[in-house]
Amino acid sequence: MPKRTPDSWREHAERALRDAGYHRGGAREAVLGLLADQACALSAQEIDDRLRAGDRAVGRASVYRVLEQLAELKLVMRVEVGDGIARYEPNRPGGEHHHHVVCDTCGQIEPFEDPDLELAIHRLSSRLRFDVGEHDVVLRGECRACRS
Amino acid sequence: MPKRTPDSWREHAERALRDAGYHRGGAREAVLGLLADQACALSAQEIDDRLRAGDRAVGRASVYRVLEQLAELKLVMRVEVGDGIARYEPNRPGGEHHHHVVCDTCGQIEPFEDPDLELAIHRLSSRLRFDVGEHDVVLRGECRACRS
DNA sequence: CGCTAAATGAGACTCAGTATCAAACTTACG
DNA sequence: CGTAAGTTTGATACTGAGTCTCATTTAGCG
Repeated sequence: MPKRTPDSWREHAERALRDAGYHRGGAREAVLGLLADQACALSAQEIDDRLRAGDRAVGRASVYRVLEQLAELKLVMRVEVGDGIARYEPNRPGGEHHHHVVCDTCGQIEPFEDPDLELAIHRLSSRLRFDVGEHDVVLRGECRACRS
Repeated sequence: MPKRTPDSWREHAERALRDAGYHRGGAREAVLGLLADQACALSAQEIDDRLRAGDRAVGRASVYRVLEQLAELKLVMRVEVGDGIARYEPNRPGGEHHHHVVCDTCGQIEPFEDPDLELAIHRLSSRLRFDVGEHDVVLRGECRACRS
């Protein structure tokens, strides 16, 4: 059985950071360690809280700084779902990625994947006068629980 | 030549507001009047500034309140593009709508349309365990000017 | 080691957006 | 028409995510 994804993302990220000329540092490692275990997007506040609850509290400034660096290197994806809070999730090297549906009523976020959607976006990208780098599709609606 | 779209959106909006039980009021009319002339999304700040520069200044609270009411009635679409600022644009009754590409470097926002993308989203919606009401696709990249 | 440059974090600050509440205005009804 | 009842408005205070600053700590390297 191959090594689980979390570790390989973390190793990948650490290599990329070193290659980009960063020194190592405790705050960044703590954030990396937390993100590596995450399946879906976390807000900066959530990251701060969880680290503080765990054994490695980290300054707020450092959390934001690290997330910005990771986003710059495309190691994390920044996701905005419309509540004014940015969320971040690891960008797995494989390239597979998902988008999000948000419940307008309760705010719950659920991931989904769809190859046809990817295809449409890919075709579209070549038509636009933009070098499209990332994309981020947010659908809005009501989840099953809130609909009833 | 048929009447220009702005007026008909405005009339549509005014009818919808009345039907929803709202009274008329100067602030809301000012915001409606401004939005009706707009081709693409405006932020609350921009709306406030333009009204203030024009002949009808409006309180900040009223701008946000009106935008919220309009969004609630689906008369405007709220667009978030990742800079932490919400923008709003009229939802034309025709149903035709566009999405946005954002330049990561200069922040410029450009609209685009794509029937294939709409189709993919539509098909996808029926598969999800969500009643999908709105969608909002944001692509990110570099515009031609910044790429050079 | 010991030096230099980078990383860190406490706290002040910014700014979009929200909450409050008294005054101004709409509407309905007599 | 006039007035009461209820809505809209806007000045202002507030919230909270995110940024900036700068003194202190830490990593990397000779």
